[in-house]
Amino acid sequence: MPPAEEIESIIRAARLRVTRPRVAVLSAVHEHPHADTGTIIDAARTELGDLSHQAVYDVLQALTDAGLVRRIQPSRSLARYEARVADNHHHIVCRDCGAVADVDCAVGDTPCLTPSEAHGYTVDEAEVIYWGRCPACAAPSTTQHR
Amino acid sequence: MPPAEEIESIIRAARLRVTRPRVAVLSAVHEHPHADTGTIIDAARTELGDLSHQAVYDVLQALTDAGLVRRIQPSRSLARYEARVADNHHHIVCRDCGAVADVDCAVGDTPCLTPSEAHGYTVDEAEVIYWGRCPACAAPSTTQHR
DNA sequence: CGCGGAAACTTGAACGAGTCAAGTTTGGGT
DNA sequence: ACCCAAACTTGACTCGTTCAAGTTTCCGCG
Repeated sequence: MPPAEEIESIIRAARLRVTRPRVAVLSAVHEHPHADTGTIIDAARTELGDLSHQAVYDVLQALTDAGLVRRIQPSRSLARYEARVADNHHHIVCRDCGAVADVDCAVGDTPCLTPSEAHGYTVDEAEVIYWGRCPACAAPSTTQHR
Repeated sequence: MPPAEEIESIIRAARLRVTRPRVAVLSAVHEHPHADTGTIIDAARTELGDLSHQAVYDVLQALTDAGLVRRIQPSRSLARYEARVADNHHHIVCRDCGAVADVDCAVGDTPCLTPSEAHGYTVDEAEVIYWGRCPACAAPSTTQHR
C-alpha cells in the first residue's frame, strides 16, 4: 500500500495527468486486490467524498491502458482489477464464492507461453486460471456453500 | 457434426430428457464452435422455427452441468460455448476481433495443473487463455484492425 | 503567474446480456 | 392411458457497463 505521494509519482511516471480521482482509484486497487468495480467505487468515494461511477470506469480504463493495473474477469464474475502487474502470476478462483487468490507460476517465468500450434496467431500473453474451491467453501459442514 | 440421432443419444446418455430444443441447441454448439449465446439462439431457431431465448439459456445451463458442453468467457467477451470437452485443450483469443481458436496443450495432458502454492484451495481445473492477434488482425495494411 | 485548450470529470439516460417468476406444455416412468 | 416433475413460453426486470453532452481542471507555454 504505497502512500499518496508514491501513487502520484506512479501515475506521473506513466505520463498520465495526476488527478484526485486517479489517485483515489489507484490507491483503492492497491488496497483491495481483485476487487470488482463496485467495491473500487465505494473505496474511492470513502477517500474522496463524491465521485461519479463514470469517472471510475474512465480511470480504470486509462490505468489499464497504461499498464498500471490489470483487468481480470473469470467466467460468471464481474470485472476485477489488481495492481500487481508485469510479474507473471496467475489466479485461483473459487467455484462457489468467487474468491480470487494469487499464485506464482509453476514452471519458470513464462509458463506454457508456447502453444503447440498457434494457428498463425501472434501470442503475447498466457493467462492461467485455476478453478477449484477455497478453504472455506471446501469445508464440508461448517458453512453451507453457495 | 454428428447427425440428429447421435445428438439424441448423447443427451440421453447424460440422463437428460430428450427434447427438440435440447437437440437443436446441442447441434448448434457442435456446428458453431466458440459461438456466443446470440449465435446459438439464431442457429437453433433456424432449425426449429420458434424457440424462446430463455429455453436456450436453460438448455445451455443443463448441458454445461452435465458436462456435454463447456462454457468459456474471455474478458470483454460474451459467454461462448464449445462441444469439445474432457480433452484438455486451450484457447487463443484475438485481442482485436475476439476470434477464438483451439490449441492443444503444450506440456502433456494436464498442463500447469500444479500451482506452486495453492493457498489451501482444492484445484480441479487449469484454464489457459493465450492472448494475441489472429492472422487477419495482425496483417499490417490489409484491414484496419478494430 | 495567468492563459488556453485538451484531457478529465459530472450528470443523466440508454443499452443489452442475463435472470426471475408465473403459467403452460411435454417427456417418459408407472 | 395417466400423471407429474421437468422443460418450455411469455414478458417483465435487473444491473454492470457504455454513450453523449456539457462543465471543470490539470498543466505546458508564454
